[in-house]
This record gives sequence, C-alpha cells and structure tokens, in this order.
Amino acid sequence: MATGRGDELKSIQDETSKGREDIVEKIFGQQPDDEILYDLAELFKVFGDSTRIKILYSMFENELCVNDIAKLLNLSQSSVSHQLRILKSSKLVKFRRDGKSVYYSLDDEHVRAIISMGMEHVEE
Amino acid sequence: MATGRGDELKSIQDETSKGREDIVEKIFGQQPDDEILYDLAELFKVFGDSTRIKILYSMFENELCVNDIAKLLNLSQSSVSHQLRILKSSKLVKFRRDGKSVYYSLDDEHVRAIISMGMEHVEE
DNA sequence: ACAACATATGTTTAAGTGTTCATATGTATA
DNA sequence: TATACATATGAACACTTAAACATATGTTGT
Repeated sequence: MATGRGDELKSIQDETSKGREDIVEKIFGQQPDDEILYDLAELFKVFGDSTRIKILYSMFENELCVNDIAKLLNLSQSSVSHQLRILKSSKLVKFRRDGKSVYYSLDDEHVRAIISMGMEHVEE
Repeated sequence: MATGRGDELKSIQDETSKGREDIVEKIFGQQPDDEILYDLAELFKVFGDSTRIKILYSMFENELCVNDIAKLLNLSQSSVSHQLRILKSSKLVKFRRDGKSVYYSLDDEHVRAIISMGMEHVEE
C-alpha cells in the first residue's frame, strides 16, 4: 500500500493504513470468543420479544403463576407457558410449585438491571 | 367461586382466589404502556443477533470504520453496512465521516452497560 | 380411582429477518 | 471529469420463530 518510502509521513501513516491494521489487530485480541458472543446474542434475543418482555416486566416486583400472567396480559395459557419455558432455559426466571399452581419470578438482579437499562435507553 | 359463607376462611381466601385478583389488578396498573414495552423489546431485538453483538463489542473501546469491522469480523462490507444501519436507527451507535471512511462508535454508556450486564449473566 | 383444575408440550403455519449479490451514492485524487 | 476507493441501499432467498390448537402430564379433593 505504501508507495515508496516517505519517512516524513510516518506519523500520518500510523493514523491511516498501518495504524488501522494495528488497531484492528489489537481489537481482534480483545474480542471474547465467538461462543460467548453467540450466547450473549441468544440472551438478548430472549428479551427481544414483546410478549416475553411483558411477562418479565409483570414479574418485576412480584411472583406470578401462569394463570395470573395469562389473565393479566390477555394471552393464552399455552403461549404463556411456551414463553416461560424459554425464559426458564435462559435462566431469566425461577419458579416454585405450590399445589396446582407454579409461581414464577425473575431469577436475579441482572435480569432487573438489564430491563432497567433498556428502559432508560428507550425512554430518552 | 366461594361456596357458602365460610367467614373463618377469609384470610385463606385472600391468599388464594380473591387475593390473586387483587395482585393481578395491582400489577396491571403498574405495567408500562404496551408501546413502551414494545419499544423495549425492539431494542433488545437489535442486541439479539450475533453479528450485531460482535460489531457492538468491537466498538466497546474504540471507534472503527466499516472496513475495519468487516476485516476484523470477517464479514462482507454489505453485511456490516446493513447491520450498522440498524444499530444507527436504534441509537446504539454514532458515527462521523472522515474523508472516504465513516467511523462508528457506541452511542452512550447505556449501550456499554447493557452489554456488560448481559456478559455477566452469560459468564455465570 | 375419578373428576376438575393448572401447567406443559408437540405440531403446524404465517410472519419476520439476516445474508448475498448487484448496484448506487459519496469522496478524494490525478 | 474520470478513476478508484469507501460506504450505502435494493431485492431475493433461506432460515428462524411466535401463536394457535390439540393433547399430555401433574396435582388436589372426593
């Protein structure tokens, strides 16, 4: 790429072609493994559905059983249960059984934090 | 639902059917507007693609031009540009033009925070 | 064991979306 | 203005996925 020598342009070169390569290489070394970034995307994908977000938000402060959620959000029991399964497998919610009902709640503070951060961004 | 009177079961009733309704109603009042939760889901949907996450992560500490990103992540220029357009419209990245190149960077701290929170959850 | 209720799961279908290829727009230099 | 380089955009295709319906599993009380 560099035509000829041009030592007097060295600093400028650093900022353009050659410096770019260095930066790209540096960042390449800093990137987490593909697998981790894939998992990260999968996690956000779970948050990226309005039904699931509604379900998660409904549990922001309380635990709720499947039927509660279905009534609250006007959804079919099947739909809620399917979504809860996805939320469960991503460790976004935990649950406990009490008689015939199963009560779901947010799994930990990360979940609350992620939702809150997203909210702040959206409400700007 | 309540068969007969059974005043002595009042507190228990509160914990079951009638109490449930109250809780559901309370939460119903606390839920943000559907529109906001829809936007929130749309936001997370943008994070929910491994290519976009890789792109975002590559800009975690540095600004990068389209070509840098394409080389770094071994993606086509077209693909990167398409994804950057989505990231732009969600206000997750900002950009500046410098000659022929366009340099992109994360838009604000919310973006970094959301990614970090997600990372913590994934790395558990 | 049986009936009634609560939840979970399997399957199908329609809608949404990321990538590729081709092409257009924008910018700098000769 | 003509050429080369950098980025953006349009369109088609393959793939994913949420919702609906039917059905299965699990739990309680009779």
